[in-house]
Amino acid sequence: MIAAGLELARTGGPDAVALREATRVVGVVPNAAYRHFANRDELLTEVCTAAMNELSSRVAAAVASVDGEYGDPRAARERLAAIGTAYLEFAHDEPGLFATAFGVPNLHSYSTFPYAERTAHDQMRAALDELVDAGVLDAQRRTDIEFPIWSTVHGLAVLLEQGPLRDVPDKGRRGLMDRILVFIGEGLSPA
Amino acid sequence: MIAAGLELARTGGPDAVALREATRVVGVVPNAAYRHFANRDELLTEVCTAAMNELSSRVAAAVASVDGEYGDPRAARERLAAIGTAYLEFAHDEPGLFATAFGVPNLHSYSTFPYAERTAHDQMRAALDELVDAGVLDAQRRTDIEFPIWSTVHGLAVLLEQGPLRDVPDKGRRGLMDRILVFIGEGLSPA
DNA sequence: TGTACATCAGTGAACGCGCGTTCACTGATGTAC
DNA sequence: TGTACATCAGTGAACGCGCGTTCACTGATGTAC
Repeated sequence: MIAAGLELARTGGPDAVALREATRVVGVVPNAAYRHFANRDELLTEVCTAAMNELSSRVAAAVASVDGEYGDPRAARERLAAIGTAYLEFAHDEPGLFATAFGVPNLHSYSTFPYAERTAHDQMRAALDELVDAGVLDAQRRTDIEFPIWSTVHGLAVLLEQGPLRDVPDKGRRGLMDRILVFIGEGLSPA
Repeated sequence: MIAAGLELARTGGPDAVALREATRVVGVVPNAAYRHFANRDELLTEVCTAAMNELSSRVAAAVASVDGEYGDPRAARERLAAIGTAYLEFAHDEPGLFATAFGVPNLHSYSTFPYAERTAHDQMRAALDELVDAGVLDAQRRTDIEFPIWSTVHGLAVLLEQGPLRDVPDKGRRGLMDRILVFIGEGLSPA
């Protein structure tokens, strides 16, 4: 049922997650859904969490794919970049899921929610801690720096996939992604 | 009619812009709308443009309110900060309009659209050009730097108003806004 | 100045759609004695 | 081993809703002669 909702979200974003349509996909009569969810919002909330988890696991995979042991400066930088890249690629490959993960039912408060995976945001924090340990990032600059960085990555994702930059061709997209990663890199350790 | 749509968007975001409801607000029978718009999407497109213009004019007002002549380094920095602040405040004061301005009908391509005002993005570019003229920002660093900066501001706006940070209290919000402005400032002229 | 006519915003009634949700129900499964 | 019973996923039918959109129409306004 949640899987069915996730497929709807994949195709059409959060608005496409209709209770009736989900039961249709599962091959069951509409009201049967009420055995498992109190109402439509409850389903949407679960689908939203699932979408978030999918983003998280993509980001985790990207981090894991970077070689080099903990604390190695170059590896640490690469891991942060990998997170940003994975985030942006997820937004591009799965615009529906991305929109669903973030364009939320007003009910569900993110902070208190139990996610199966470590959030993309959690992983970013870890990468930044590593950069401090690696001596790349000054401990004082570290404070709350995850927010500007997250904002930059998230903002570009939104602008490129749903916003005013949505029509820029693939080449330009890659250029913008590189540009913001450079900007973030400069923000870590000023030349 | 567009004004009515704008009010609906203000309250409930783009999804709330229903043709029927707009005619109801205007005090006219539903199909009368088709005298003025080919269909619902056309109305939504116009409302979206109007919302974008509202953002633009708020940003313009913020820029205009900063004293100091063109090229003065301090004034130039303040103008850029004013743009970011106005952008974030608009997103907070008018979440519905903000969502409508950016969460668009897939039809309307932003680039080719005639806006009444200079876009927030345009104004940011101008502010950055001024920073170069003021000697604050290195001409080489200037290249495409509007995109990371725009992304950072836009990203925080989205995360704070619709995303996972939506529940942070007012105090924290201001803290985050300051934090990203500092980050952007550092990105302009590394210490 | 007066009449014929085009323009066009708005009317009234109706269509089909998909949605969320409620009701009383069936029928298989597993457990208790 | 066999019977009585609770559990519970799924059924069938129906509700009311607001939506976008189409149709043939009216009636006021302004223009041409």
